[in-house]
Amino acid sequence: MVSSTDIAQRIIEAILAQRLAPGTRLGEQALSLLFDCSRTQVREALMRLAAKGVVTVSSRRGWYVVQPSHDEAREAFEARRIIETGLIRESRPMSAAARSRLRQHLKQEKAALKGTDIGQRSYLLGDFHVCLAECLGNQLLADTVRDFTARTTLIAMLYQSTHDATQSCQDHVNIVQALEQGDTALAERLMQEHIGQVQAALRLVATTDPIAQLREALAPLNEPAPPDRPSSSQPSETYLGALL
Amino acid sequence: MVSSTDIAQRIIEAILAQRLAPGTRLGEQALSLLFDCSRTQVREALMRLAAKGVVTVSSRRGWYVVQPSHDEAREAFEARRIIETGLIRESRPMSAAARSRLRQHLKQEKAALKGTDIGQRSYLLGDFHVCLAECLGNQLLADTVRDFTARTTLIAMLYQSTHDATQSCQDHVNIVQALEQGDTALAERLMQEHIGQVQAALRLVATTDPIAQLREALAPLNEPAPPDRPSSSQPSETYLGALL
DNA sequence: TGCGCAAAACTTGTATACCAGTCTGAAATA
DNA sequence: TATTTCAGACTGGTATACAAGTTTTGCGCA
Repeated sequence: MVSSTDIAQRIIEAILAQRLAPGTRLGEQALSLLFDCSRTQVREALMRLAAKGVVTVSSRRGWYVVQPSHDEAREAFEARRIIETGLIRESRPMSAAARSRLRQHLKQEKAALKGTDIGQRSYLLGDFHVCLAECLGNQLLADTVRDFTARTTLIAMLYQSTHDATQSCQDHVNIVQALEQGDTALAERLMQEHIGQVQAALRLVATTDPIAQLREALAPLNEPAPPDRPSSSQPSETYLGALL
Repeated sequence: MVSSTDIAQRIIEAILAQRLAPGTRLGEQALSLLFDCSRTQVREALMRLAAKGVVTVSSRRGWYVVQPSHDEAREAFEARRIIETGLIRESRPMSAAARSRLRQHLKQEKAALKGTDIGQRSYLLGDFHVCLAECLGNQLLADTVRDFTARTTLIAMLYQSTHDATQSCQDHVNIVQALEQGDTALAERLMQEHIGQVQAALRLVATTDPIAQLREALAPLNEPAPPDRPSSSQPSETYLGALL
């Protein structure tokens, strides 16, 4: 039997793996059919996610994966910069177990880079930050980082990030290396730059045109979108299959 | 008609005002009677609060205001230090409206210090940090600070903080003054020290004795607890009246 | 063909009935 | 008297029925 926590976790994971695009409708009935449970469970999960700012509900219209505005995007990146650099700055040397866990994670990242599973790659690149926060000994902030990472992942999808996965992984390697050598100042600076670069890779089209996204999605294919994944234009109900 | 958001907000406010002690039982039926609504609304509110880490549910036993462990207390204070100093460090000069709002808030704090409403005093001292975060232009982190402030308020109750309200208010005045003069480095240092002092005022009895709290609560009255409020030993259902 | 309106289909919102554990306390027993 | 057991009251957990609103669809009409 699936519980509401399972459902919430699956949705978060799907977002981190970029299998759920911002704006995707999350119908209660669709989810209850998908997970073979009652609407009660689904609603519990969705309300929990709403409290974390991952989904929103429009009264009697439906639940939707959030579509952060430009301002919210800026705030999310600022929040992550502050929290993650702060965690590094105040960190004490990591335990052997923590170092081992991080190395293991980096190994997985590299493997995913060679592989073809874009979802797995995206998930691991985001999960690194959660993993690091946990290794730095603050579960509360690690949970916060998880929520914010989901947010920034959605932002990256929404604003069509052009950031290079290989570069991200290399950044991670450098950060862990600095931490293992006890050079927290360097690690902090690297993290600051890393998040800054991810943020800079967004295409923050400063437009108030309400159909800009549609236009971009339906444009002729002369200059195709980033090659990794299909256009994130109009998410449809079928995307829900990505949860399974 | 009261909605689940109303209920959740009221509970948060009651916690910030130290009218709900850690460990207080929040019965679904009691709350539905108190707010004159169905259990559905109450459950929604409680689940939202659970997602924020303010209450926990023990299966088929009941909902309780969280009782953070020593480790969780440390994490909460570390989290607040990181976020609030980080916000100050990355802050740009405040708008006139923001400055005015902060000054207004400080005025209220001072008034509450002269008054007799301990709840109001506690609420304002905690709300300052939320207010400041909002004025520094990051709603996302301001919301996070609100949750964490509720947590640290519970911790202060649980571990019988001896921190002086007058000192807190003076710290706030100094921080705002530094910010208004554009001296963010000073403001950051003051905030760091301020949170550190609040944390240091906790009586973190380093014991594994499971009945330590009971013993302290039932100790003879030679050395009484902080004079402001009754012992926070065994919260009872009657405390729920504090929500109204 | 294009427009406006009404009905139907569908979605979430809410209350409630019922289920399944947990706790209490009285009664039976050693 | 001390201990165990068991029934009943009470609590949260879950599903579901129905209410209230929204969107879509299809029809009539100009």
